[in-house]
Amino acid sequence: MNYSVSEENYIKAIFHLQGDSGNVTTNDLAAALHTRPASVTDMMKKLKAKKLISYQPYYGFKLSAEGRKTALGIVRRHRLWEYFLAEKLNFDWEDVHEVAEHLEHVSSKKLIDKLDEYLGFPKFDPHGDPIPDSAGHMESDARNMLSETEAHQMVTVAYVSNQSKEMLALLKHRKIRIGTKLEIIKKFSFDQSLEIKPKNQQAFSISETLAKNIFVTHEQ
Amino acid sequence: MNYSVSEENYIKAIFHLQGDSGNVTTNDLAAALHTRPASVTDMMKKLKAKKLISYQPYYGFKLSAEGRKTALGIVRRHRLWEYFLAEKLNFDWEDVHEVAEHLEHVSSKKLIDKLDEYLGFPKFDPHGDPIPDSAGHMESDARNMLSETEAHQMVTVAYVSNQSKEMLALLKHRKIRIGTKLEIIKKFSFDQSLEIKPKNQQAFSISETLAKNIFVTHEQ
DNA sequence: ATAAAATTTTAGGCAAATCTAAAAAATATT
DNA sequence: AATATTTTTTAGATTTGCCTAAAATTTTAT
Repeated sequence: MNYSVSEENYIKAIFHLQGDSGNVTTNDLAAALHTRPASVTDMMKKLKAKKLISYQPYYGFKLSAEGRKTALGIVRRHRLWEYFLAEKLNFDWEDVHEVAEHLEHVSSKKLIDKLDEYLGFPKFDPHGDPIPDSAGHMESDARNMLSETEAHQMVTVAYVSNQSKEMLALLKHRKIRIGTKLEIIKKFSFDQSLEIKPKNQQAFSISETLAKNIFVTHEQ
Repeated sequence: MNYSVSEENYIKAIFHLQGDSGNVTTNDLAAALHTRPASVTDMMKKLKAKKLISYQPYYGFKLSAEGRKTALGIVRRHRLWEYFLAEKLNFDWEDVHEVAEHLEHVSSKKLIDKLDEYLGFPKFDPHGDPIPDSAGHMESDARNMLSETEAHQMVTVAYVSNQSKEMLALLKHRKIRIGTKLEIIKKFSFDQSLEIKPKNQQAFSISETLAKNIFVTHEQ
């Protein structure tokens, strides 16, 4: 029921790596955790003994139902703290992740449920990732690449994948931030550029390059 | 500059034990940390090597200037989180300590300074203990035992040292809580009982036993 | 001042989490 | 199908933080 920081980091990494396909490999996990394959094998034996994963030597591993539940709990803590840091403490959204990496390991259920309530039961963190509720349920990740969204849609900016200074400078100039609502006026097939009109702003056009780095949701 | 959870717990415990007198003994520290004297000796060697304490075998130890600075940083984190839990998340004041024990080890300076600002730079935690500021300065602990306070004074309840169910039940009955303002009407030398009158309440008398467990401040 | 008691330290071990180097197994190549 | 390459596991160390039992030292009592 209670796991070490190290065990939690492995569980979380497996959760993120396994996507919907299923299996995670020793090498991939070692790379994700900046550790060595031998260390991964060691830990996999331990997690298997604790029934958090299924594991066949040489054939990778995947989370058990219990492991998935545990992972969702860790993800919940991480994303609630990210929300808190950005929303209440005014952290820049590119700084929240690192601090949340540490806060997520404080595993008092009471703390997390009260924090959730205090924050107003948010459904998404500042990066636009869904926050599991106390039962482990979360909204499906409804984000799409702006470049792949149909014209004449009204959408809300949820996430920006490239967070370089240059990109952020461009977004700032265009007054686009997380939560900005905008309409897709037209898509030009010649260069895949598109014309958009943020609410309360003039329409302008943006490049495919930019549109591929902006993720939006349809419903709120 | 960055210490393990275990090192931080030792440093904090030495800080609390050394009071103003100075030296802390191996046995006392072992008792405070629920560990064995041999483990204390091991850790003392490590902390000495890191120049956080001065340590002469068989003659106890005390914090160095650097150790004291480190301890104040940990105490600052602990008490700010206690304040946050009580004030923002509505924790009961007897529940904040345990969770803060874990949160205090997340050592991002930026996090703590922003938290401090968010909370409005509080000077005292929910137990009435002073919170060091980011430079390590704090108000002197202005609390006195109610039993040792002069008659005819107007004071504010700041802290209750005994937090047993029985004690809390008595306080609840008397409607005394942290922040309650009360006047000391009279002291009876026969049994050291005293008559007090909480603001907006009738006066009543309390035993010396109770008065010794209630701490009050004079100025606010 | 010596013996008894209490305190502290040393010595040697253990578990968790990591590592390197070598062996084993699976996959890819010719 | 046999060999080479890649991946994974095993074997054996290392570090941190803890333990027990025994030895060393200090303190207390006679």
